Amino acid sequence: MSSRDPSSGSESPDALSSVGGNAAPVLRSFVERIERLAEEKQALSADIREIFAEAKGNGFDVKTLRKVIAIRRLDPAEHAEQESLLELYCRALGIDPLS
Amino acid sequence: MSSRDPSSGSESPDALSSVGGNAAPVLRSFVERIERLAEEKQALSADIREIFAEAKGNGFDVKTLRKVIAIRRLDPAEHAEQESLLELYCRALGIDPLS
Amino acid sequence: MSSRDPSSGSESPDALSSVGGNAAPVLRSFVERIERLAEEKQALSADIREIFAEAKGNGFDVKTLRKVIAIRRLDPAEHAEQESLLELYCRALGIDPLS
Amino acid sequence: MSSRDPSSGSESPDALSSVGGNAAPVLRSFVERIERLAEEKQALSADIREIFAEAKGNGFDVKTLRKVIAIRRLDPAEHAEQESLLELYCRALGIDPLS
DNA sequence: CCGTAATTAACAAAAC
DNA sequence: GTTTTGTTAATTACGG
Repeated sequence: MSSRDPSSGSESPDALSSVGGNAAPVLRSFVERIERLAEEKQALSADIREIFAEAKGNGFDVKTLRKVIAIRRLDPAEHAEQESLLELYCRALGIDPLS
Repeated sequence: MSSRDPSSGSESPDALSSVGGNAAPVLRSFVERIERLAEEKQALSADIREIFAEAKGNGFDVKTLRKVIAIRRLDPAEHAEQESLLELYCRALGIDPLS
Repeated sequence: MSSRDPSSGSESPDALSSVGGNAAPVLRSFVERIERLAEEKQALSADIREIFAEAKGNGFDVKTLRKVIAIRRLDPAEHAEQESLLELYCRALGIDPLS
Repeated sequence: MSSRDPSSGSESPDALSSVGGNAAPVLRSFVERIERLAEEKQALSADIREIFAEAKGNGFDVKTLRKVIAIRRLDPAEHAEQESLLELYCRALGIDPLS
């Protein structure tokens, strides 16, 4: 059982106190660190959405774009020949991949 | 169908043609920008997981930690509404919501 | 390595040999029995989803519904413990658990 | 907003009452139907586990067995030539698939 | 604004 | 017991 689980400790008058100090600041620190990173994550999501919107504005199909990216992500050979899938889709769209 | 589909015509002045008529580099750029941000997002997810693990190592209960963070994310009114709805359902079923 | 690997010997009286020495039908039988049950399981999942949808159509909040069911599944002591831990964390962070 | 959401309705003195009656029995019915199906689902999971155990007792490797089943499930051609994968694994195990 | 569909996170089960 | 994997639920994003 965890040492911070109040059901297992009874030597302290405050269940959020660990040996040598109050656990509340520690808890607060963990929570805030996580919240900070979560915010950054959301910001990145917003950025990504923005780029999809921009691509859409440039005439690309967002759904297809997502598929291309998903396939590239899953392709086991992506590190060997990372360009090939994009070229494939360029050809499928009638775009010269060499241009 | 995407407007970049060459079957829909290529003489139009719209997004079908980028400067110089080469859409592939534009597509490639969008894909790479998105992939870059997606990588950063994944890295943040990993960081968050790490912090939860660290908190667990410090004796905190991860599941409860997630709950508190979720409560903080919600605005108080919304949380109160959810709570009261839960109590309502519990009463309808004859459950003590505090068990 | 599986004991059905023929490289481990075939003259033994153990599970390697079924009646008549034909393991393939036995394997096939296991696979098919499992697949059959797995299908039934999926069907039940679909049924459950359907009921949630029906409840939603009757004005119930699905998320809350899931919560009540989860509470009923837990034994009361365990639920009470989770609740008190949550309150503890909330107090440490200066949150009113009832918002 | 849902008609059973207490925040949207004010014509009833009891938020769990819908037009023409008390909603509690309806709620209870939904909950019980779901719980019933969930129980059946768990029972099936137990059955499946049992069969894996039985297969193991017959000398089959459970992990490999799971893989065979997973692949069969994902195989898009499974309806056309459902037997082929099993035969493949029989051969890999040195078992005559025609026996 | 709502319902649907895709992604992502939480949970449960299994392997080590 | 812990770590990983597979399944299931919740969130989020897109289209109507």
